[in-house]
Amino acid sequence: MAESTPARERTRREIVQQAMTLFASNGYNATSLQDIATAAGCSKATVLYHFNGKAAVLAAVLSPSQQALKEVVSQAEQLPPERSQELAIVRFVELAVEMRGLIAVLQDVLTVIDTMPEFDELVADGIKLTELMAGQGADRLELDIAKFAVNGLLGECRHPGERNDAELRDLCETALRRLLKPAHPSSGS
Amino acid sequence: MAESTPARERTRREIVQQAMTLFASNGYNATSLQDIATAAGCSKATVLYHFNGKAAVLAAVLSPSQQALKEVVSQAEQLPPERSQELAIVRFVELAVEMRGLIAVLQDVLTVIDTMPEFDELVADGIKLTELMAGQGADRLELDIAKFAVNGLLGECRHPGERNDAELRDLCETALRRLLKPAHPSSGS
DNA sequence: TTGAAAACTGGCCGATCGGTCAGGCAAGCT
DNA sequence: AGCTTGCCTGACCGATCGGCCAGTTTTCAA
Repeated sequence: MAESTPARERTRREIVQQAMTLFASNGYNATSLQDIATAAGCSKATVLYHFNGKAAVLAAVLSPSQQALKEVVSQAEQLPPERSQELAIVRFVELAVEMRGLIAVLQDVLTVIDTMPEFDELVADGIKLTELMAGQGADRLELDIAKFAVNGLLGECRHPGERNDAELRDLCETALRRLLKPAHPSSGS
Repeated sequence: MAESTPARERTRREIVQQAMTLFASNGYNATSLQDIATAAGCSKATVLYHFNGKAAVLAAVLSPSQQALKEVVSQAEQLPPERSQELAIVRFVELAVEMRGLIAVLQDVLTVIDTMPEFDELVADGIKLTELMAGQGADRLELDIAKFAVNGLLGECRHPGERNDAELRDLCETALRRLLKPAHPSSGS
């Protein structure tokens, strides 16, 4: 058992890993610190020793997705409008499919997420991405259609049926392209 | 205060009314029996005297929507395929907009709804409606697109922004018609 | 080897939950 | 007046939650 990683990181990683699984299958509110501790093979006090409260565990679980979303938005914002929309669609579908287990978690805490300032940035990036997907010259209707599309996408990833990653990606892309109008692809060139 | 209704019905109605409001704004799990009792102006024991547990309160709150959905499905099933799809779309949008406050409640209990046999019929009708909206000859892709559409619709009604009923209805119908393929409208006639 | 820092834990706390129970209270029948 | 019936309530229960703390075990550099 010659673990190269220090015990600190080893335990933290295990806690986050098990918490992610439990959150994904049972939801955030329905998962207790004791559940996480048992799954991680430690005591509840250990979880609270490493993380400053249950919300901190959630933040650690969501951190990678948060980073990934931020990067997608950042990349799309540095592109011309037509290409930013295309990139937003493809990358967002990719991201949602990859992180689909965590989407139920997000929706589970959506009503209380305003009280957790750790996730302000996540919410803001989600809104930005919706606007990017709607295209630049989008009016209110197209913006709301984009919101509709995001909701459908999240819901689909939450109950993915028996599709694998690739099939789910194709399905979501098909739906998004039916919903979203291209942002004037031929007007300028 | 000569109420024609007996005290029994009067109190039951008040409890259901207040529970509906609280469920809609805070969710089912986050609403305690004490919250309902306080809002209804009675004690928690009174709520449990009239309803056999918290789930029974939920069932009473959801009952009208359950009936309405059942009727929509029943009507649509007695129509020829092309017309049944059209009716399913229009009536479902109408229903979802009208009952939008309760949609958050549904999504809140979706993960636990399987353990509540009171709602088996509701779930079954929801699936039927999805199939009707997809159209009769729908393959797996179109069926999943229909699921996607329902998810988008529910999500949109959950966070309706500042739209009124008519605007929300138009928005949802527009989105649904972009997503769903007409079920061979001109092949037979 | 040793001693201090880090990692970890059992046990406890206050709060809140859904639910139960014995009894109070007003209304109507006899 | 007495009595039954239905409506309602305060007090209580067991379970569970997130969180805290004193103390024990492990780790590791000196």
